[in-house]
Amino acid sequence: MPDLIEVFREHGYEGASLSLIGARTGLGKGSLYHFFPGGKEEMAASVLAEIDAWFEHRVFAPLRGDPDPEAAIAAMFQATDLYFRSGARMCLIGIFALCDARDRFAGAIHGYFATWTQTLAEAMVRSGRNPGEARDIAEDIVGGIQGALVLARAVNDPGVFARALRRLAVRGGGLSSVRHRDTQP
Amino acid sequence: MPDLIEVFREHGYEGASLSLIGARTGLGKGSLYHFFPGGKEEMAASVLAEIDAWFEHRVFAPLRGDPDPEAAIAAMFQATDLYFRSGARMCLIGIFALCDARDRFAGAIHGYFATWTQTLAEAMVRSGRNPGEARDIAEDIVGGIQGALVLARAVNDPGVFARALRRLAVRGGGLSSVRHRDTQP
DNA sequence: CTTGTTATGTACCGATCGGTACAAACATCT
DNA sequence: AGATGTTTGTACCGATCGGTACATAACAAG
Repeated sequence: MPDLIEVFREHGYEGASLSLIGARTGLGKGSLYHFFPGGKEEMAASVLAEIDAWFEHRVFAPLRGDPDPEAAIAAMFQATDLYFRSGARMCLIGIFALCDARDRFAGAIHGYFATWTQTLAEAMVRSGRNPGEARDIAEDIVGGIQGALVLARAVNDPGVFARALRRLAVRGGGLSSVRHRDTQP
Repeated sequence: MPDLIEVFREHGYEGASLSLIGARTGLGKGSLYHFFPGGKEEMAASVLAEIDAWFEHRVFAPLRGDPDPEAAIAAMFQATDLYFRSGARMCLIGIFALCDARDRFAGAIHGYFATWTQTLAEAMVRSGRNPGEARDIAEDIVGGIQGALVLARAVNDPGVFARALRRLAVRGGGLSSVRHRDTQP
């Protein structure tokens, strides 16, 4: 249901009315409630699960499992840029976090951001940083991505996101494996 | 109308129903529409104007006018920490930017973030940085503040905001005048 | 074709939305 | 006191909200 995700992403939880969802997906209420007997809340939950699965597969798992942590971090920045369409796409979970659904989906929201920050910090520890510094940088990066998305949207300039991502990648060491700098003496 | 601001801050534009506003402010519809004939939209606009005035007075003007740019930047971080209650308070304009009111108040939202970024960058230029670097750092700081607010709310830990603000202050040189480091040889 | 299951459109429900109308209450001033 | 102007409460409006009921349409299996 990519359409379903996009409706929630563009209008938030409260703003995504059933009529909007129906118009966007081409499904009537009958179909909608056939696939999601739990109504709007189940639709949003399924969307959140889908997003979580994407990040789990493309970001979190590599950060945890890749034997080369720096490569995994570089891949994370690439995946992030791709997912958010270089700043043209908003973060649905961030939207849910501050707007309308923060209580309803508190668990999923917390899990998403906590997992991201933690797996990133752990990857940094594995690549040689001390734990305290790693947590700081991880928070800086995950928060920086969210803030760049907000800023890019607010001033209507995706370039803000691109620049932020580049800065954050340098800071996280994720560009080193791309630039092949550290491998040179 | 501090209550009015808080209702919008906690529920967003769409979420702040007239019944919620009435309950929070203690005013009935009669009074509400007496003071704001333009209805909800005028209420939100007045709230945005109030916030803009606060930042203009406490942040933007000092950044522009203070003969000591580094002191102004340090004061900015202090004011920011105070305004957002060390991460316990959300940024209403950020909420409006991504959730429900981004089109309706696009001008005010854009102005807020653009002014903040620009005046901060200019202060940095005045304190000796080159313009390109100044813009980068300014975007980093303003975006970082927004992101830290999102993250702090999402994981329900105001400490995230405190740590982020400290990092950003160091990065922006705003702590130098506090620590009295640069004045020593 | 018949049958059983899955999918869909439509009509409806009570609740709430933002907004309007207006008369009673209140204050203010001569 | 009386007259004037400002604040309030309340009843109401049409529209839309999320959700339910149910009859029908589409379809696969036999």
